[in-house]
Amino acid sequence: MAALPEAKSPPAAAPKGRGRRDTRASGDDRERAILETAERLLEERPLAEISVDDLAKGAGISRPTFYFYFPSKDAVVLTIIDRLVADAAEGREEILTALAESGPRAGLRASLENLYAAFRSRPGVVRAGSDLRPTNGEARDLWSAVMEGWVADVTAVIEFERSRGAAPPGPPAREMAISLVQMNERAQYATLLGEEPSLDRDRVLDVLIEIWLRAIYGEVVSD
Amino acid sequence: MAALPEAKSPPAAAPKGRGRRDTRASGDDRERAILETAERLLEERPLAEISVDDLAKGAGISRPTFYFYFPSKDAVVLTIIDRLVADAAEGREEILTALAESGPRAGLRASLENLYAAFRSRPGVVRAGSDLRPTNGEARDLWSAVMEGWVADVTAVIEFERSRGAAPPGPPAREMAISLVQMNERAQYATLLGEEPSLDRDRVLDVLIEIWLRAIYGEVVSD
DNA sequence: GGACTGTATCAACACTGTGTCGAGAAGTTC
DNA sequence: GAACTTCTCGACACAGTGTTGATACAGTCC
Repeated sequence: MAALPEAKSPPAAAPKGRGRRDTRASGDDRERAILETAERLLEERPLAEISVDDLAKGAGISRPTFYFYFPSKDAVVLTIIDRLVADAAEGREEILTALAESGPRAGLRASLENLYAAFRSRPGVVRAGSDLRPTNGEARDLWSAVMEGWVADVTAVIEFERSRGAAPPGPPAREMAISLVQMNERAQYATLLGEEPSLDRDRVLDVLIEIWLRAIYGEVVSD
Repeated sequence: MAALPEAKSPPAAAPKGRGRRDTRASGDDRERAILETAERLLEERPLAEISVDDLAKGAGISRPTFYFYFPSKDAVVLTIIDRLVADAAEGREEILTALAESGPRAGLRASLENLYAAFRSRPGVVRAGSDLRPTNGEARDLWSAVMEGWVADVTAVIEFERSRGAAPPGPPAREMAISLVQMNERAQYATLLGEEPSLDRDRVLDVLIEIWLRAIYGEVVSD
């Protein structure tokens, strides 16, 4: 939970044109205030019902001043999502390692449990990211990259298990991986937001894991 | 494919306040023109980039006149989606019957192939529906109902296969069904819109079906 | 043929929200 | 204390939504 001083990261290095217009002086507080306001409001109501004015007011500044710190509402949300994604990646368990150490079921559970922990704590942000994807190319690209990372991991797992004879042949590993990762994305999202129909919070992982195991190993995996 | 005179359906019965403000005279053409314009534009660009004015102009009327026919842009899209969903449901194969007649793999394939045919022909409309869900409760409810229908079908299949000993026990059938249906929704959507990563159009069903079979039957189903 | 009624149409308006411009205040540096 | 950079906001221009009120244009009905 505590921040690990892991990799290169000068307090905040906005990738592109996001965040502030460069500089690095005092108004850091304002920038933080905007981000905090956004996070708070997003847990209250959907992105579409939050205006730039709300963010500005919440941060104690005027609307034009908001634009000094961020080029748009989307940019604020993207910054938040960047961080959430980084959080999720941070404590990441090597899935292959976990499998080897604890066996398929427990290993998978550990990896996924860990992965979704970050998202579970900020449903509003997750929803905002999802809401953004249709209209915002940058959001789409970011999520694509995240998915691609997971797919690559899972592909490796499937190929490894097949190569050592633990899993039977079948459709190309990458294709299976894509489908399974997509299932997880959709199911977790539905559960997180309480869609109807969706699985209960404490059941999702059990069910998803059971499907993964059967899909990957081609049999009912006992314990 | 051809329209079956199946259930109760007076030409078009707008459920709630959607569509025209009642009446049933001539301006039917205008209403149709609006719907056609919307369908056309949706295949060109996303919903967010289509204004009420675009729809009005496309139908050869002024913006205020548009509001005589529909209460909002969303209402137009919802009407279109209603019809698409009805189309998809129309030629619907009884999945249980298909399984019994052609066996698990071929039966599943026939059912799903048939189900997704309608969607595949109008990706723009599908995307619009998806874009609408975050902001529009009615769209959410409509899609919930559709999903619920599929889940119920699949639950019945799984329970039947278990009861006759063809499928092993496992997580509650409904929970499996929800996850599998969610996987299909997500995967088909990603493929339809060419997301990255996603499966190729001609591979998606093969892979999904393989996962379904392994998940339901707990083994690699031969043929 | 004139009064009555419901359908259909649109110019003009009121409103909400976005993003920009330009004039300055406030702080730092030499 | 002049010059520079950072920061702030009132006032504007714009795009889009949804509403109002006047008006035309049928058809009846008597």
